[in-house]
Amino acid sequence: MRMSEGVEWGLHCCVTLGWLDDRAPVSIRRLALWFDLPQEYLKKRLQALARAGILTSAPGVRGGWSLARPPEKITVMEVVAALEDGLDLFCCTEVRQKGAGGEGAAPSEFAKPCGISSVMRRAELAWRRELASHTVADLMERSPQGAERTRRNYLRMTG
Amino acid sequence: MRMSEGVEWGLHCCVTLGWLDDRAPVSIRRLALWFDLPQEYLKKRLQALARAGILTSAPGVRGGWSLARPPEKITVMEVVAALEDGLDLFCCTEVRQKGAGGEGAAPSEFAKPCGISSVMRRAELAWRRELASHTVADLMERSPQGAERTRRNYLRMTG
DNA sequence: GGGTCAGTACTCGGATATTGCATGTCCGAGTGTCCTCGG
DNA sequence: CCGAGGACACTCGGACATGCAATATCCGAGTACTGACCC
Repeated sequence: MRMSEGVEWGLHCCVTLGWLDDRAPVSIRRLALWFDLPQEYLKKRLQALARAGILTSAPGVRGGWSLARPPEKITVMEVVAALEDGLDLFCCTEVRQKGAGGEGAAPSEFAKPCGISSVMRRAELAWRRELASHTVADLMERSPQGAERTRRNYLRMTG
Repeated sequence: MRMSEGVEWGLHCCVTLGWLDDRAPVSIRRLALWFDLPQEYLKKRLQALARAGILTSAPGVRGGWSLARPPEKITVMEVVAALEDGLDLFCCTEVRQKGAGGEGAAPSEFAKPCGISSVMRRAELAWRRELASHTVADLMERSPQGAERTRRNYLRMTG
């Protein structure tokens, strides 16, 4: 179980778009060049972020991508959820009810989720809570050097 | 990103083996029948748990599987780690260093992990901590009805 | 000068490989238990 | 009655097939800006 690589890409794009806010929108070609990523696939991932209301895209020759909201209003959790289809880490298949082990049980016994499922859900909530407690703005602030370098390099790139 | 189904199987097997402690070892055939799972693949997953020192297997006609340790000494985290190859949820590929965006940076800038990686790691730690705080014994205690039904059904199965 | 029109550089969404991992199956070899049979 | 040996029911580990989701690429259509051209 590993997270999709697109999550890392998406988060870096969000942070970079935040840093380049005054220069937005940024075209997909430049973003792909920026991180040395496959352009078409990156575009697909960013489209997912647009569907989630995190990014917006502008068509046309001066078009490109920019944050749909101020970065302090975008949590890391939102980005992860948008890029992972909001799926749960753990998916209980109610194994306990199947086969010989589940025979002869009172129906009420399965009304509540099983202990395993509960523990998993608690752990997942802790994970989500942590992710939700950080925003793109937090990430931007964590690396002032990165912000500066980004602006400098982007200036050089666009001439 | 979804957890392998084998994790659910493994945990249910551990709990069931805990409940049936006095009747262990339990053969893979019975376990597979018990949960209506593919026998060969289940075996593979249990072998992984054996490698991690969580289960032991006994060969021979009265052989089968049993817990390698008392259930209060087996955390849910251990089972998950054993079945997921201990891989991290998030794997930083250092995208920030690649492409045009990373050019002209001081080497010292990349000495520390990037903010994204840090946030992910914190979240993952919260998840792990939660999983490590529960043991198989906890899970066993959560469902006294399940314990009783298991013993009853197993008795019927083995005659 | 201002309106029209084509060109350009982007976007989108859908369709289609390719890849890798989770899932699932099969087989040969090894080992402990039980049963049988001969002494 | 007891010990040797074979049958059996399990185990292990590796090899192989399948399915699906992540990754990657391509294409046709739409849209906004730019510049040229014409009235």
